[in-house]
Formats: sequence, C-alpha cells, structure tokens
Amino acid sequence: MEDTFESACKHGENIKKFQSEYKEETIANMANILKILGEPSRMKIVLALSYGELCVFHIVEAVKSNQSAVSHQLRILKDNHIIKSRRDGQNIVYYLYDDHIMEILNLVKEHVEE
Amino acid sequence: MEDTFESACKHGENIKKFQSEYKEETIANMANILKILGEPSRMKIVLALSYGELCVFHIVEAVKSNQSAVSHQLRILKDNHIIKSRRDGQNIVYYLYDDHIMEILNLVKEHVEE
DNA sequence: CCGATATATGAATACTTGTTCATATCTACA
DNA sequence: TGTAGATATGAACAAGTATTCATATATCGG
Repeated sequence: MEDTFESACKHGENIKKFQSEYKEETIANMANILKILGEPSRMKIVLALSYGELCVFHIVEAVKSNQSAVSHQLRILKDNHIIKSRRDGQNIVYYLYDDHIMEILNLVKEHVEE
Repeated sequence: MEDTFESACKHGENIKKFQSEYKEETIANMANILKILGEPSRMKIVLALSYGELCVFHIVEAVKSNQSAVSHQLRILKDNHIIKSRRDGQNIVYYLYDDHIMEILNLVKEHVEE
C-alpha cells in the first residue's frame, strides 16, 4: 500500500481522529464563545459580574467605560447566553448565565499568571 | 458617610474586589489568548496538534486550508506561545507549547456540547 | 400625566485582522 | 552548486466589529 502523495511526516492517521472528533459546527461554537470573551471590554464585564450581579450603572463604573458602549456589549453577551438580566425597578440587573464561563476564565487566569 | 452619587443597586463594594483582583494587564493577557483561540482557523490548528505533532503539509490537510493562510496563523500561534516548532529535515514540525491550552479547550468543548 | 432617571438601539466611523497573491528563504539531494 | 520541495513573509484587499453620537424606550416619583 503505497501513498503516492506523502510528506516526510508520519502522522496522517491522527488527522482523521481530529476530524471525526471535532465537527465544523463544534469548532465554530467553541471559537465563537472564545471570540466573545476575547475582548477586554467584554471580559471585564464578565469578571465584574463574577463577584455578584450588577446594574448597568455599576457595570459602567466597574469597567470604566460609558453607558452606550457597555450596553452594546451587554447585548452581545446576553445573546450568546453568557449573562442574563432581570428588571429591578428602574434598573436592569445583569448576572452570569452559569458557573461554566468562570471555570474557563479561572483556568485562563492561571495560564496567564503562569 | 453618605455617597452623593449612588444608583439603586447595592453592590458597589464588589466592584473594588474585582478591580483589585484583576489588573488591566491581566485582563489584557487573558483576553488576548482567548482572542487568538477564538478564530476557527487557529482553533482547528491547535485541536489538530492536540493529537500529536504535525508538519505544515499535514496541518494544511487537517484543517483543509492552504499553505500561506496556515503559515500566517502558525506564526501568530507561535508568537503567543501556544505552539512551538522544530526542524525535521525539510519539514518544520509544530506541536503544542504545553497542556494548559488543551485543558482550557476541553472545558470549552464541554460547554458548547452542554 | 410629566419630568427625571435608567437603559437600549441604530447609523456612521475607524480600526483590526484574516485571506490571498506573489515572492523570498531555506534545506536536501543529485 | 543548481534545482526541487517545504515553509515563511510582505503588501493589498475585504470583511467584521468596537466605539461614538444621537435618539428612542421604559419606569418611577410627584
């Protein structure tokens, strides 16, 4: 059994394992969530909320940004099920969707702190 | 002690905890690594390499891309210490820098598969 | 109901970045 | 040493997106 088209490397079999374990859609979903978290403005919001729910006013304060920018990012985080919101009087209170995201971010923090 | 400027929410103290625990630089580094992984083209390369080292030729095959695009992304991954490379004859063989990245990606995979 | 406060939204802009194309570099081998 | 194979690089282009500005919506107190 001769492969007529072969590089010097001998690891072709592992490619099939990779391709069967990771479907395009899975990879797209994985990349998508990381892309969303991979923006300082959004990352800050998530980390701030990890200490407890906050209204928009306090989020703006925490991340030292402005109301409009924060509101746009909150929308993106909410659409992607990273945070949820509820109304509390005149305020909208935001909080994390679940603990899973923070498990990931804690690992990332360890990683960057070596 | 009266704060003259206060929203209806009562969670201001947590903001300080967040700000002292996460410095700007830490957040920037965390976001940076997630941004890098948050691109399907790069994510695929990393996942493919998690099954073992590969030369560029095989990476191109694994991720179904082309030589130049892959080479550019390999550079970015290498510059950010996500992968390393060594020469093996005519080939350059790429492999993961350490296990840490895959720990993160495994968590992410769990997350998207619910 | 009205004004004030809190939040969301849409359009426009500016910036970042992934891909492509062409070409350069480097290694092995005849 | 010259040629072929393997990989890297640079410039140009296209596409995506974060921020800003202006404005809209919604809630509460009086």
